[in-house]
Amino acid sequence: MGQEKGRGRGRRGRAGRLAPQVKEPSIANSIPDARVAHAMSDPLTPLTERFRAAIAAALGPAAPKDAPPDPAIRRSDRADFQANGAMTLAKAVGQKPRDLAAAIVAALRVDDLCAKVEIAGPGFINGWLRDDALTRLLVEAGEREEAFLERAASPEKVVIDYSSPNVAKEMHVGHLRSTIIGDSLARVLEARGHTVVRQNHLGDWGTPFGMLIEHLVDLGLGNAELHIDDLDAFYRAARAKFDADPAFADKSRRRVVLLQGGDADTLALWRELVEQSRRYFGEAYDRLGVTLRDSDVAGESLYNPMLPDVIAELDRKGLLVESDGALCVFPPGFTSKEGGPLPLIVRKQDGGYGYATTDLAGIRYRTQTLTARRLLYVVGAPQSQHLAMVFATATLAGWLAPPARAEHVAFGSVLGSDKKMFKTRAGETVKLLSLVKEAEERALAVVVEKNPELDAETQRAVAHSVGIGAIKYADLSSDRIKDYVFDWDRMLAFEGNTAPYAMYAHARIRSILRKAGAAPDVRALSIAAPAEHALALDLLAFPSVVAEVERTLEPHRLCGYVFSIATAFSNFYEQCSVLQADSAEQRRSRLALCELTARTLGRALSLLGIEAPDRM
RNA sequence: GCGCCCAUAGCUCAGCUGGAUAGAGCGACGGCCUCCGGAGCCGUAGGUCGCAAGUUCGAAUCUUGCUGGGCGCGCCA
Repeated sequence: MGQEKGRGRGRRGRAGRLAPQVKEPSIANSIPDARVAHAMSDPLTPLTERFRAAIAAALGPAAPKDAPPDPAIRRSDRADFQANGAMTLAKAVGQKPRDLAAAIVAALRVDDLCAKVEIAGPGFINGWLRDDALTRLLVEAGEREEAFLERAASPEKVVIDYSSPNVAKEMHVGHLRSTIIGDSLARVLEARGHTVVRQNHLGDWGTPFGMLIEHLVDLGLGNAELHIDDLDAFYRAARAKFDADPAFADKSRRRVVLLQGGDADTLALWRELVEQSRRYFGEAYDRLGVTLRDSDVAGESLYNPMLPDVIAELDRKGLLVESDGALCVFPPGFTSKEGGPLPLIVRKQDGGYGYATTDLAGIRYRTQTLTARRLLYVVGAPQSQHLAMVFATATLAGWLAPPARAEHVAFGSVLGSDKKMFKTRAGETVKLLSLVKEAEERALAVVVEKNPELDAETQRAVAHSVGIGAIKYADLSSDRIKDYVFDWDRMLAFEGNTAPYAMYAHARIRSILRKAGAAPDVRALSIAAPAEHALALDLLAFPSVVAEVERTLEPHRLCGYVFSIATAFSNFYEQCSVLQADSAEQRRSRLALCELTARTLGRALSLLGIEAPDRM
């Protein structure tokens, strides 16, 4: 049974409870593909090309041959965009920055895109886009089927390992983080055209099952109605008996042997346990609006039959070393407490296998059987060293070789407002469903107060969307590597960078569109007012932001984007009347802008796994 | 002992891989309802970006060394 260091955490389960460790495992972890996202609708993309050409013309023969100079075009708060490349470039070619900037501007051909370009400070090039250029780009993007979303240049098969709860144990906030982050990344990568294979690495195998099965036997073997309503209670009861009753502990150990030996009765009980849990998790995923399905479960038991062969292959490759009776791999670059090499134990003294072997089998399965190119592990930061060692070993074994690569999508712990691990007042882990229930109840109270005219059913539906959205957004909106403080009041405050704020902006736009009557026509768009200009600029950045999330695997960038659009719209809303516009043309144009904003906002939220109701 | 992560306004967080005056929300203070949803908008106050060096035209961002907090380091997962 093991001592489990007093916590009895499951493999992945432990992940979320502890604090951050490593952002970047050392081996087989680099991302070789290009850093620059090419987004068609983003005006910064054509501008980069124009600036490249201008730089080449300005430098003439002095231009560097091999690497095309980067104009370093960024968004700016003092212009629509700014190009900083001239200053670094001037240094490289020995010119004065301002002179070079002037030469670049002189050679620049951007009349169709820019209203104005000027040089500022030591050599910044500031630019402002033409309203008609923004209009054209927006209309083009808006007329496409998937407005604003663009596929990756070379789609690949990606495996995402996330959620990973343990059978007969309640999911806690750590699992919730993995589930929410992983699900958002799955949506983003799919939207980019990749083939995403979700893998829910269920903790459905191992020594704890001896005591769980024995406990099940005690509760009612042969009873057709096996209810595990409270998973944690079930686990705790089994655990308590195991600790207190030596006879039970003995039976449990024998049961493990039976399980591993394939005893039919034992396997039947095991399946019962697993089925109960899968059903429960499935319900939780449905309620959360998570895309994981039962067919995505690839639990530890899946790999169990592969483990002997994994060992045999490691042996054939000369990677195995016997140490204190255990079989180990010593990947280079890892040192132990004593300063010696650090082992990855792939077979224990007693001949059993641990999670390292299972993870190795998982990599082999994912690259060879599933033929995945990119392997993502949405697992808590404390496991970074373990994963780094597993990746290193898999690389040595040849199971992880370019172009395939693995990345640890690490995340920090969930903390309470006291900055300690998030727990209930009683000191217990917070149960997922009670969390969801509370979110919905709190949301419902607000909906009832703010919108009493909605019928009860709609109120409940909205409260569901808002409550779940609030939980997800709070989790996703800060950098995942950092610990995250769970705070109901802030989460459901509905102000600032929160899901309800964004959802509210969306609902308000839909309300306008409803009142307008006729269906909006994006071709009627004509950007004119400053607030329209700013909103248009934001909308066009969508594909670049999504590509950035694809690259960095950081959904909080998408949240930041959602917030900026919602803010830009609120600004537009205050300054530009839509339904009472000055002219019919202006009204149609603004309705088009509303439509594009609602679509983009809704789509961005959907990539976060958050619903955007039409009214709330 | 070795290694990894984190440190930005009173609080919770951004800061787009080195750009100009470090931005939001909450909280505080002050404005905006004859007008498309006030779950909104505008403004004021609030900072030695943990400390110290270094790299350079330019550093919250890169390097090194410290300090503080967290985590990991052989048969649990």
